[in-house]
Amino acid sequence: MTSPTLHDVAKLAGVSFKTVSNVINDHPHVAEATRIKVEAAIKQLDYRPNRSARSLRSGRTGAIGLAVPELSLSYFAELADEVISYAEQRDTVVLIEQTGGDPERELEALRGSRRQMTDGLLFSPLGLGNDDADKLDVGFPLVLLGERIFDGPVDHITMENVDAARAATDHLLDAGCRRIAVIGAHTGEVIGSAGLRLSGYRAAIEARGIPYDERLVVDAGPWHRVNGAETMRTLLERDVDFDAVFALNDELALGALRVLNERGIRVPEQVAIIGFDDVDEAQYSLPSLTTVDPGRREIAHIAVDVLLERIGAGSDAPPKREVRSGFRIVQRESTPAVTR
Amino acid sequence: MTSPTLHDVAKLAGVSFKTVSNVINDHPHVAEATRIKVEAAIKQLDYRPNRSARSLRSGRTGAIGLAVPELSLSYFAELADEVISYAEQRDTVVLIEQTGGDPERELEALRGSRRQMTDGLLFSPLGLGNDDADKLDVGFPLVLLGERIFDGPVDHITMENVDAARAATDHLLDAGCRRIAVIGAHTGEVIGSAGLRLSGYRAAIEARGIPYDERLVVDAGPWHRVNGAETMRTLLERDVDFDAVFALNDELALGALRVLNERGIRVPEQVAIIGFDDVDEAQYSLPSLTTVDPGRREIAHIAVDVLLERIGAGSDAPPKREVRSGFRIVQRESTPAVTR
DNA sequence: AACGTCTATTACAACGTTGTAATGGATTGA
DNA sequence: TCAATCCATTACAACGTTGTAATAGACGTT
Repeated sequence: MTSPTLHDVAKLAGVSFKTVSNVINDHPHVAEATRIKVEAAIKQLDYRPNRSARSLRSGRTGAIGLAVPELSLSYFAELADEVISYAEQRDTVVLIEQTGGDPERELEALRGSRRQMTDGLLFSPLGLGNDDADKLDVGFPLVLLGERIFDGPVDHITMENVDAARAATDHLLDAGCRRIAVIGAHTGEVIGSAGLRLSGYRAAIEARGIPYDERLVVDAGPWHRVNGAETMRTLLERDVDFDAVFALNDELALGALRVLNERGIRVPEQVAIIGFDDVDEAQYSLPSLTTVDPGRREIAHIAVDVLLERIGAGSDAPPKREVRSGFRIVQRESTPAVTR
Repeated sequence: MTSPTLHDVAKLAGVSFKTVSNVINDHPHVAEATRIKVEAAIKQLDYRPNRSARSLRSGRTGAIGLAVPELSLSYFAELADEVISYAEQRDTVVLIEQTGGDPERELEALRGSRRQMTDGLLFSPLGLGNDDADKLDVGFPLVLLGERIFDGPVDHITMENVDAARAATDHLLDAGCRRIAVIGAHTGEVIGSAGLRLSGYRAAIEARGIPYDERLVVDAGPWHRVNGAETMRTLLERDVDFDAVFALNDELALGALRVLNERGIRVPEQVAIIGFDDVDEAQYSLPSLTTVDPGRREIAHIAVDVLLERIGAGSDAPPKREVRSGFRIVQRESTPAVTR
């Protein structure tokens, strides 16, 4: 019942166990005849090297961590999907941790005992912010994702949030919208997805001579659908005129869309709406949702590549990297076809 | 830079390294004074036992696998969320594998080298079926989820699919619907979610003297939103009268809902629709979706408990278990309030 | 005072692997 | 023919931990 070891294979092949090890590790000096004999024995016993022993000897686990707020959020589920699939191609397993966006649990992800089981971590914080940048100076390979921390001492993969938000806003402006509301802001935040995207919005409207009107900007807590709905209700109660909504992510947009539908407000004729993230669901809402594709797959692949590169590098570490993925606007039904 | 070991702690505390090990493992005979000294040293060095060494020695990894079709499907993302969260409470990490529902990759999940890294597997097959039941006779703790395989030699956690589908259909019947279409069938399938749910449907209508009409039953491939939409279009083209739709899962229902909306068919007035799974999104569609809550959290907790119990049991294994979670109908807007 | 009993600690081996050093045999050249 | 060289294989140690067996000391009993 117990798994075969190098010794079992060696006995069957009639060589020393170290020779079997040499065959497995493509050691330069192995006679062809020996190699064939050993490989036959390996196959016969269905031998697989014991990973714990390998890890103990080499100090590598072959696993990486992925710490995200929660998988129930489509963005992170889809990101995890991409990370797992790509990591598999690179012979790496992924250990997912959910932090709930709680700063304490995010710190725990950095320090906790789970770090013993991985060679490095892909970390997407939500509770921690730029003030916590120094806490990222950990003793293991770490790649930071997202927009919460920019001044960290580690590799960072993100997207051009400001430019993308500006492009999203321009998309609405090009369609003729002039009073564009924003839902999902986090007042006072400068960096972070909310802060960056809001500043992209502001840059876009001001470039066209439209003044920033804070009555059009509504805060929301977590970016869940339910808050999108709530925020849209708040906006409608403010009794301020608007002809478009820029939702800072798709979940908010989908929640808002539901309220607009409920109230009989036609989208995009009366109010256009654009989201951000291009989650799978954006294709299937009614109307389908125009949104920003942040290059999720590209981010996942780059993140895994950078992390594995750093793990492989050991002490002669390359300098810190800052990578931004591309983005594109995905035009669907929730905004008018561009007229300009 | 390298992590401290038992020897480092021992040197600092002035005892042998084995005494430190004894302290850590709550060995019965450790003098109070020694324990205090050692614990101080552990704290001072921030010592954590090396998991690879522990695994090598004990044969346990402290990790379990979770093999699902894909995380992009909300049901599985939400299941993974629950499994990870609960496993964490039980000091276990989860290693997710995506099979894509492909039989080959599902077999690979059972046999592959990743099994070396886990003490057991939670397995939710989609491509394999009852004919493959014998393939589940693997040499490690395995807990089967879902409705694809019932005759396997392993613990199985599932829900009362037939009863739940019957209840869902009754819910529509109670609301006065009489011509109830089904989307997402897999013709010829007997067990499997599709087969079981369809038979629950059939039992419900026939119990009320309504004959089974195969023109009302539409096959779909994978249960994605896009197939829900496609299937609904097919149904509408068949030019057969219907006043309700039982979608065999929520994704199908949401896709179908979109088509009904597009065509201007009012839900639930003209056509009622009920789904299955109670994914998060079901609350936020327009109209919100009546559905069957399959007790996902309960399934996740039971599955982890049963798997860990079996891992702990070793050779004196308990008999195979078959557990069914409870379900309930969640009434929302896509079906009329029950009138009967 | 000698003995056995119990407690606290230590010594040793083993888990399965890989790196380094040593060994033995074949091949080459003078 | 003998040394020098090269190739293939083997012996040994080590990674950090825990189980088992051995040891040393404290204490009570006779």
